[in-house]
Amino acid sequence: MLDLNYIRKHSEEVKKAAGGKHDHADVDRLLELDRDYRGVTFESEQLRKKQNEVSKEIGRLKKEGKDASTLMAGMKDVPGRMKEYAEKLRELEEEMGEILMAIPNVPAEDVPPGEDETANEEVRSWGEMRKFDDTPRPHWELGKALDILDFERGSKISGAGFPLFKGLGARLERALFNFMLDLHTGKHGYREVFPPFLVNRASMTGTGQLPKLEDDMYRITGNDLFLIPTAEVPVTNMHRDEILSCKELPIYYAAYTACFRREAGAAGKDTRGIIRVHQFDKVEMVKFVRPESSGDELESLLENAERVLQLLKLPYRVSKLCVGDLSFAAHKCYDIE
RNA sequence: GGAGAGGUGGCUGAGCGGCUGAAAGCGGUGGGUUGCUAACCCAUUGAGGGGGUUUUGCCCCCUCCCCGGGUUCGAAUCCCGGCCUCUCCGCCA
Repeated sequence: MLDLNYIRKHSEEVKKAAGGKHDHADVDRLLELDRDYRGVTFESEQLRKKQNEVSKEIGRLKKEGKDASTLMAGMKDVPGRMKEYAEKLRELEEEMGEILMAIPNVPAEDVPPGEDETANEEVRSWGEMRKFDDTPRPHWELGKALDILDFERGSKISGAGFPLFKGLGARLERALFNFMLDLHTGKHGYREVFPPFLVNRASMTGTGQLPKLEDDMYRITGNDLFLIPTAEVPVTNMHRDEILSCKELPIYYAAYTACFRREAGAAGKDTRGIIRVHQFDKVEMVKFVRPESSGDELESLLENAERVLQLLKLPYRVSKLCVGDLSFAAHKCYDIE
């Protein structure tokens, strides 16, 4: 969520970023509500001031043993009026909150324009795609043949999209996230954290998954907890509502977690095998940095991630997502595939 | 799940209807003293928001003692609900 103060100062760019794509992101309405809010705040504070003064006077009279009943009678209706102001402010706040949460982040200047992934910009590529003489078999067939991937039993235990790794498959999975964590903590300066896999509503809202993506989450009823769709959620929320001193920065975290996604409505597209599943393992990297260095920090984080693929000798290409492909909260985003 | 204790400024901790934005100590900052260090002495030191202004300095106001309600002219203080922490008991694939 963008800071209201930032929106006040940069309303034009925010409007441009919100343009069209997000129906509820009415920046003009927000600024209008903001003006009302400040007006009502001022009025209610004037009343509060009077209340404080008179109350003090009553206290003084009483201590001197004098009669304060006239003053007290005159204040009888003040609590009610304060409540009306509070109610009005709450209404304004609520509507402002809804608009604020619908306003997307402003893309960085170098984010390419464009509607969808076809406008993404390839930045670089690494390695050579391996050539095969015959048609290679897909991983789900290989996995089954080697008995290291068992989709049938995964489905029996949980349902489609919950792969079961067995033997060397399980070991490979474990080896991969171990390898990534060891690399990032040992060579790249990240601190390892192992966060909860279930988080509360405030955390999900803090990283922008809610309210938008509620239907894509696994939710625990009764406790109002959510299974994390990515370690980004618990790790970023470590410092929610905290003010970090710039002396402490930068902070680098790396975390392995299982990730859970309902992938609601995704059936039919890239759904075979382990490409798109409800539960998967991921090592996430999160940085808390000073704003002026954030561009460089993103580049070095990208390099750290690429290093994983280089050491595994997996060819890849890096592309910069265009405006239309950028996620709601993102300022700038790279894709490695 | 049951019983108890508790959540106050950067930290420890007092206050338990008006004199409290909050004692005291620690820490921080500035200064003093002292061969150095330590110690000591003096001063100063919370945050957010709104308004004003002779606009970088200053003035005024409001809010904040876990969160949300309530009682009251007035709440850190009393009442209700929630969240969290600690101790004991129970349960535990």
